[in-house]
Amino acid sequence: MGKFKLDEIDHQILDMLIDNTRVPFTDIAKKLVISAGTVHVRVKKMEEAGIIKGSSLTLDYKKLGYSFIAYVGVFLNKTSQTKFVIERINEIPFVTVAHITTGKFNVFCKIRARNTEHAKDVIFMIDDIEGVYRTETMISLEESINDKKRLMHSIFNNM
Amino acid sequence: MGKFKLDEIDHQILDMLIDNTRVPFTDIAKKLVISAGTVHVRVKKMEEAGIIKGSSLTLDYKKLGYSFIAYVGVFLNKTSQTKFVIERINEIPFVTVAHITTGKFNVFCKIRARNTEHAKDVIFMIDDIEGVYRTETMISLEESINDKKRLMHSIFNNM
DNA sequence: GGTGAAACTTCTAATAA
DNA sequence: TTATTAGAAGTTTCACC
Repeated sequence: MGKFKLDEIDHQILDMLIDNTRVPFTDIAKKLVISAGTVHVRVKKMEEAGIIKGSSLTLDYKKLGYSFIAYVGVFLNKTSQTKFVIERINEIPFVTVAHITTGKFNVFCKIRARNTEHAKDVIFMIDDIEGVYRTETMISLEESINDKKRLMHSIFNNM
Repeated sequence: MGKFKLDEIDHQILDMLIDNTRVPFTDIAKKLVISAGTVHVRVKKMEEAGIIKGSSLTLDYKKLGYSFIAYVGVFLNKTSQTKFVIERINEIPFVTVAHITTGKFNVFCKIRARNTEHAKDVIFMIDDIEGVYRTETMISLEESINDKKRLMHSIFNNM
């Protein structure tokens, strides 16, 4: 899983698709002054290489009634139980991502819930998992997501 | 920014698009036994309502040479500086998301870097921001991302 | 609200360079 | 590797339910 070499054309294709996956290949072709067929072939190659893992919709969870975000640090009784606990945690749909971490916590996860009441339920679900000693919660008062394009540009420029 | 009422058809459309935004509307139409025109109109409405905020590619950052993930908790000298610090943090492209939080830290962010050496640079950039007292880093040894579909199903079933 | 069909646009694979 | 091409496929609009 090392680096993969993409050229300038690939970068530009990704740049146009990264925040709108439905941009027509013909538009990309026009902008890059290449043919739509070439765009097609290149995207396919990046998919086959696994660089492009997929595409996904960005939903407004606030508008869906899920405005509560928190991070939950998990302390375990024994580190050997980590795999088991991670699996149990991932069964909770309101956990969006979980990490095995160094430092204070053994496991660290992000949750999304309707409100504090609902978050309490989710945190209790985590607390109830066998092997969990205790948890520590940090509530997000405001989230600001950084533009994917900026990270991508930095990656391509390797700065 | 309250709840928005989506019916069963909308749920199913989102369900088909959530992890593959390029599924043809004709395919969705076939599966739901409605016309492609209806799918089109419904997607457009959800976009206009802001439920669908956009679409994005999922890239394999490991394959791009960026396999290092960490969370950085930030302590400030004064809470009043939070806005300023968040803005500065968001200027760093390797910070993927930043939060204002309750609990231990004033600000909490996730970073993605090439390796420990590079992560050190990123963390020092955060440390150097005016108003930052100190930081605390948790390195992710393993990340497991939960399927968006599962959260969506739970939202729709309001369980 | 939804449909179905027409007009238009885009995709995709084969061929050729 | 890339461009061209042409038929297949998808999107979008609209008159009509």
